[in-house]
Amino acid sequence: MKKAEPRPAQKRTRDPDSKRAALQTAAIRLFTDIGYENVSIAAIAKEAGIAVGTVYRFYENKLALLQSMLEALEYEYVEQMKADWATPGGVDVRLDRVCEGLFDLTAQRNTLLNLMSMTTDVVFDDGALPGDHIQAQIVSMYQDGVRSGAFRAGDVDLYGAMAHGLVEGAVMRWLRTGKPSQREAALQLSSVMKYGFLSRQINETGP
Amino acid sequence: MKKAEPRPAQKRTRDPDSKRAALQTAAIRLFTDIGYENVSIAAIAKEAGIAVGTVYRFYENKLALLQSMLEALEYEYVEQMKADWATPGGVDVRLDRVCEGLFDLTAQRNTLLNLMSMTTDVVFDDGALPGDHIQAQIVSMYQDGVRSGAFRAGDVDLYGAMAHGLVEGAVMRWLRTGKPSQREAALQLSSVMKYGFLSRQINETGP
Amino acid sequence: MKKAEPRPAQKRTRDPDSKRAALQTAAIRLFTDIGYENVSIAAIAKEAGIAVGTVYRFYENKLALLQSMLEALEYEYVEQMKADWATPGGVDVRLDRVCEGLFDLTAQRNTLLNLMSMTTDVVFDDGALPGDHIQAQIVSMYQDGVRSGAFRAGDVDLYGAMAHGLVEGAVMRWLRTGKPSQREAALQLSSVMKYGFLSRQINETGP
Amino acid sequence: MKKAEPRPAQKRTRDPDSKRAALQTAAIRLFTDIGYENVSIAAIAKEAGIAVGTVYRFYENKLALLQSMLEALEYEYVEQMKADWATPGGVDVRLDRVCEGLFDLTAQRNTLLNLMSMTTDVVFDDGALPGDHIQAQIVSMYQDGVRSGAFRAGDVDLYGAMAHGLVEGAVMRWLRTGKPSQREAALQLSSVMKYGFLSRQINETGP
DNA sequence: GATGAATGAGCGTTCATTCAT
DNA sequence: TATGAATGAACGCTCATTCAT
Repeated sequence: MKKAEPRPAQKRTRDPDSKRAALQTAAIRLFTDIGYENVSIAAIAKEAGIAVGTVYRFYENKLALLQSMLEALEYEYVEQMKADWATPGGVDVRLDRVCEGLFDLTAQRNTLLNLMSMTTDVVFDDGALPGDHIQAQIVSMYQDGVRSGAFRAGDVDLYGAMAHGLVEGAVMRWLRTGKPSQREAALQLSSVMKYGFLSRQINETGP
Repeated sequence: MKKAEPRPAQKRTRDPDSKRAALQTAAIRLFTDIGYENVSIAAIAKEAGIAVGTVYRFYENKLALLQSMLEALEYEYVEQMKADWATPGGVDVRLDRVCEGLFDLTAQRNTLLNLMSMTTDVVFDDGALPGDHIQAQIVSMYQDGVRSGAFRAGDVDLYGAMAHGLVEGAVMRWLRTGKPSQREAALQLSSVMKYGFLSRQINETGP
Repeated sequence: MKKAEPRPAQKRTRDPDSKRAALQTAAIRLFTDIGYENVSIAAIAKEAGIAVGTVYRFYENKLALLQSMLEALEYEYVEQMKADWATPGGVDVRLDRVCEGLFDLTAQRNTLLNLMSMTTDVVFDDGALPGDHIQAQIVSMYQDGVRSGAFRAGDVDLYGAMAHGLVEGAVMRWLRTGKPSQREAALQLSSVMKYGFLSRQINETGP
Repeated sequence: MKKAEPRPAQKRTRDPDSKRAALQTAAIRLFTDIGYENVSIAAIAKEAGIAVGTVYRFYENKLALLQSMLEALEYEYVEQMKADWATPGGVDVRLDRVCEGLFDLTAQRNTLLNLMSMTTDVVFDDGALPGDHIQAQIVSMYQDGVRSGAFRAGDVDLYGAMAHGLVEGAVMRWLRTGKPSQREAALQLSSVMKYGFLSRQINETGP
């Protein structure tokens, strides 16, 4: 029987940021593809090309890894929405842009927006649940619209939740089927949102 | 032989239907509360007051248990929607009724509608995924509305997905906060759905 | 939900002996086909057309069932050997008959003789292990042969064990392949046994 | 989340080869003593002084562990037989050596040769069943003997099976009782094999 | 006597986490 | 700092056995 081989020297140290990035990419891909519970730390580490133990240099545990992914993802969405909403133009034009931005980001990330609703355990450090910040941004946009008279007033939380669901439904659908085209899907989403929250009364506009 | 140890006596037999019901109640509650992956068969059995092995008299395995719960739940929603949509009256009145029915059922079942979107693994025996039948019913209602001229034509799959998301968002929100009142929440949902899918063009009604 | 149905009347009582026989047939077939550990009491009961609980009327537990099967099987083999060995004729003729009898019985029972060596747990009520009685019978025949001068004297236990192994090897082989014909296989076994244990010295007969 | 409880620290790392060896020793001992089905992975791990999970570092599953044990064991026997058969001298001398080698190895390994016939489920990677390679080696030796005129021609498969059974019977017997002495038992086995398969006819040598 | 639903200890296996190297 | 072998609690599931009916 052979004696224990001398330990191989550790791999040449790479840039920690590149490791973190590889880790994020691997994690987001695996979580998205097969779901949090079906992904093992070993699988993530392998996919990222690092050792299992190294994962724990970056994240305290598996849940923290998911939390971080979701937080980053949500941050991106929110920033995108803010940027698009801050462009010049009327409410309807800016809403179109926001919707297009959502689809763009989803296409880039190839990520289910609703990964956010797939776990019951994540709470962000500020106490928010996944999706809450997106919803808050929707609410904020809605309130802008109400202030300008474009949208009718309503229960902001409920309206936010509905709008959030609308977005999620549209994006997931498109992600699964790719139909209609990205731009068309974005415009249909935008259109339904506009109709859904505009000022006129149902009895004024009914058939 | 290790496995041949004497086994303890069985408990006094209860009505088998009460066991199945207790099992369903326990399962749906635990799945809803802490999520499928965090629920152990042992926990379900304990909550239901039966033995672990007994669970397997009723369901082949854990996933089949979830599948059955989801299938029953979705069936109830679809039947409710069909019944409400078949009542007399105009599209808008019937849509109100459908929305109220959705909230009623959710209130009775105290169940997250979106338990349906919480697992990637369930496929019903007819090949449908959880939520598909609800979405199909929404599509069917939408097509009725298009035929009667009440709704404008659009991509039925996408519209169905958006409407589904809208409903899910509204119901989940209400379930978490209880606000606004059940009836009010239902009417706001209905209102947004009607606005969102009505015939008029955005440029006719815009601000 | 339905209330518990009234218990169906028990099946018309069958002759207990027919149940016992069905149980034996089912057990021996399943044990032989897929091995003791892979057979469940439920499977035996189903195959025998009786209820699980009824198995325990006849046998105290699963191991006792196996023990009983092995004991009956071994008894049959021993009785067959005794009968064949008691026929008129010289040692070599009677040995032929014994071997043919072994193959006949195996063919009838379609049973692996070596089921006997497949468990470590069975001990017969007289303290014997499975196979011991067959080996004892072989030893007895061998001693007859030694007394008559046909076989040379040797360690009876060791010779018995070797002869037993020889038989088992031959029978298992034939059971698996069916070749050569049953009669031919029996005669070859007999021939090897005769050669193996006859009086002459190796140096007298060597090449 | 239930599964994310803190884990206790690892024990001080030992030489991995010593773990594998301890695992092999523990497994072979327990399998031999109480039979494959009665041995739990936990028991093997405990006996080997390692954790349950560590077993799975070395073997994919329990059956693979058994398979590996059997394959290694059989390989040793076959190599021993080949080596002894390749020594100089006549058939009878070399057969003596082979038999002595079999007993030597068994004494060293303290292992039931017939562990090989104790499970129905193992199939080696080359498609062979346990025992097949030993039998093939016996057949090969037998054919050598036939070619040289020392053994009479016969059905090689059947003769191989019988010889295999003979060996198994002799070795098992000796292992259980230790009588007669190792050397004596080997010579008696060899003697019976020689008699059993030598060229002379029964009617030439009968009493 | 016969039934089969109920029981729960025990199994094989997984994998998040730790820490000696 | 990086590694990955080691850990063991926890899981889903099985099935010999019991006993109310």
